Amino acid sequence: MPNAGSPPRRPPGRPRSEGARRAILEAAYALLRKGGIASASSDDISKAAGVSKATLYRWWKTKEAIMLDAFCEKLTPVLPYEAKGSPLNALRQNVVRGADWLHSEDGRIAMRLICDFYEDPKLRQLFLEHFYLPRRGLQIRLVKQAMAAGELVGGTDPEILVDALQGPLFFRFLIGHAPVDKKFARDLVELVLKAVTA
Amino acid sequence: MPNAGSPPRRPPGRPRSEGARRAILEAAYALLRKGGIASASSDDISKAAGVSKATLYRWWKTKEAIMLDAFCEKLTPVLPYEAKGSPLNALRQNVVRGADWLHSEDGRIAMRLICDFYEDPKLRQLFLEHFYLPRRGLQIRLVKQAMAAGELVGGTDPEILVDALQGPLFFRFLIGHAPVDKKFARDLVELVLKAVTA
Amino acid sequence: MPNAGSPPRRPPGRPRSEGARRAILEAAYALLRKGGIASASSDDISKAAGVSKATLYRWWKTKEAIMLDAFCEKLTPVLPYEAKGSPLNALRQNVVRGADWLHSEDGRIAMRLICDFYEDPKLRQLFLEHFYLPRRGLQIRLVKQAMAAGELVGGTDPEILVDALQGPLFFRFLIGHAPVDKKFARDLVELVLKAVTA
Amino acid sequence: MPNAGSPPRRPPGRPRSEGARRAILEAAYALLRKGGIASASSDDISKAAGVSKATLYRWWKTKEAIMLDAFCEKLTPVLPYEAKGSPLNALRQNVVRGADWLHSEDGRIAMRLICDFYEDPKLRQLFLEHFYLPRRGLQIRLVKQAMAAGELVGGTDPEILVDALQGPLFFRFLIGHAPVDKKFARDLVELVLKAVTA
DNA sequence: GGCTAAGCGAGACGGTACGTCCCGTCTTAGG
DNA sequence: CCTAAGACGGGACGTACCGTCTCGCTTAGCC
Repeated sequence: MPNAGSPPRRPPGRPRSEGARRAILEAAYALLRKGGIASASSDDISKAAGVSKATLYRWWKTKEAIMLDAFCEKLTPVLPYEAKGSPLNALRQNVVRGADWLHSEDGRIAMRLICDFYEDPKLRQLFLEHFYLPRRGLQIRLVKQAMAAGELVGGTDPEILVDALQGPLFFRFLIGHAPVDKKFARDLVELVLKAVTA
Repeated sequence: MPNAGSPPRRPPGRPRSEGARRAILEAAYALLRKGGIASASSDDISKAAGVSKATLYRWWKTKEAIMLDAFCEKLTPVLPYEAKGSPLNALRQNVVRGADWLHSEDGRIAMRLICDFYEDPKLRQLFLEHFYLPRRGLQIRLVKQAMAAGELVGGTDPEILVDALQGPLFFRFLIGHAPVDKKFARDLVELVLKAVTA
Repeated sequence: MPNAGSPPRRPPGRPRSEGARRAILEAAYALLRKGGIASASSDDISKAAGVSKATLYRWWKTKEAIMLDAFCEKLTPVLPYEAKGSPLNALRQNVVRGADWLHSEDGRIAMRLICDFYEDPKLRQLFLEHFYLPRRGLQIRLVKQAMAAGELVGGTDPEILVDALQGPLFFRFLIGHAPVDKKFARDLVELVLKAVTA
Repeated sequence: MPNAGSPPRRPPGRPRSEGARRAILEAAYALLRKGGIASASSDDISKAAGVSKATLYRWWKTKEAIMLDAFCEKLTPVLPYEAKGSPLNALRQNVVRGADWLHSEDGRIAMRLICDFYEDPKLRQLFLEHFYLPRRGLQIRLVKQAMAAGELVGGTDPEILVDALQGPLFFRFLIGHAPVDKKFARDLVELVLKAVTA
């Protein structure tokens, strides 16, 4: 029974250059921060990365896909949220910090990506999987912990609660009808939590 | 004191063609429905409208501005919300209908515009003024009526309440992590209103 | 009877820029002389001419077509060949000078164009009409004059005679098996004319 | 003292694959016939031959060199021209057949190669050595035989005579101003030979 | 009626980015 | 040392779109 488990067999041919991959994502991310998705052309990326344009399109379908990848690669990994105090407090903090994050460079870029992918289900899905869902998972967990700790009334749907806490921040930020500041975040948390605490 | 009261003085030169204006907005809106803002080029619009491209740019600064105008022109006017029952019920209905509207063609277009205007404060502002703020005003009014009727506890900030009700729908729709259906809308309303009713 | 002769009516729209046309041909010719057809990219031409690449391709189908046009435009017009002495002498001179011309810059370019157009019947035809045929016409005329003057025996087909005089130069130049110098030209003329003189 | 006189020493390492060589030339020739030198990319050749591109460039410097080699390999060897009758007749026949050959597939390819090698002295030289010169040698020999047989007047330079007979066919074929048919070939031969026969 | 002023259709223009193509080289693993 | 596979840098290609411009024509009010 030779070659049974056939371990990760290297494909034939010259292997993909890890250096090129990283240089591309590095360059793309730098350009992303500097001027956004639209202001960086594919030539710019290839030049900045010291890479042929063909190499770009060999591995990514569009410029946008590169940008998404670059963004995801660069993000700080999702850490099991550490906050002092109770799970409920952690949740509160998480929301308030979310308001800040939206104004950070990464926050702005993330929003830009969401907007850019509005018409592109594939990239939207990727964004979801690689960026949003892991972070949302954290929040869901916090909610569940708070429920388990008896800080939230039972029977609350975590999904809805998380959306209720997060959505309004996002909404204000994108529409722009009112500021997304700490006060708003705190007031919102207060309002919503009133509904799910005793 | 000549020309004092002389009311709306017609400017010299050939007057602007109302036909061209309408044809442009009509064509732009049709293209907007068909394929979105990006898939329609300015040439497409001018051709579809039977109008010179110069005429487009004489009256609008960018393609996007045309699209926004076309969208606003076509929208049903904001009517003083008529709903059966109490103001609170009207608010409930309004939110649930909002979830439907997001999936309508106009809803999708509106979202597209918001995304397209992410980096353009001017158009974003225009969109706000001509589209969102009037509709938001309605909701604010409903909240105030409900408060006046004693259906909501006093001291509630209508702005936050409206965002809490609307934001999550918008959020889900754009991120796409979960459906924006009637059930979600109703559950959300239930949750949020629990916080602001006795 | 209005609009009867309908003289050269200017077409609607912005007229083609003569300046751009000339700048393009000028630049193309310069590049042609400098490095040949292959070494000049369409970007090079457009940059050197201070013209958009779109303008290039609006008027010419391919880079090669531009080059051909540039070459034809630049050539000295075909003058009624003035040579001292008899028509036969003029013919002799014409052939000998042809050997020199082949080595000139224009000669080399012409040969390059012929080679480049080998697979392109359209451009080949254009080259024929705009470049070769007019010049060949001159030679044909010389032959006829010589015949009329009794310097060549009657019944000679001018077409064949011209090919017999010109072809071998061209042949040697392109194949490169032997030099195309004055001596060869003179010897060839001597040989061929022996057949058509008494 | 090992390896002393043992001359034809097989080099170390895996020997060159004859199969690959033949497959490449075979494939190249097929592509040459089908679409010419330009329409076949090096990838095409390697794919068609089932061979790695590296193998191509290990043995040939450029795509054109492969094509030339493929062409030469496929050509019928140069046979000591067998024709009925006198050497002069053989020469006549040779020219007339040359006109036909130009229109054959091999003829067209040969012309294509000449054009492609216009700017490449090295390949031009190779083409000369491997293709043209051997065939020209035959014609030179025929001329000399005819002279020896007294069919041509003495003192005729065979080089010039051959060019005079061949060049015009080539000329017409490449420029395309007139057909290269049997009649032309025969008329040309008649004309030229008139000069070198008594 | 002629004059001035501006809008209009047509479409060419400069500029910029796109994604594809091909060449000849390089990097693996395997024969 | 050769080969297959195929990624790589470089660079040209021709297309698409944007927003501007240049024409000649039209439509008005004013003299």
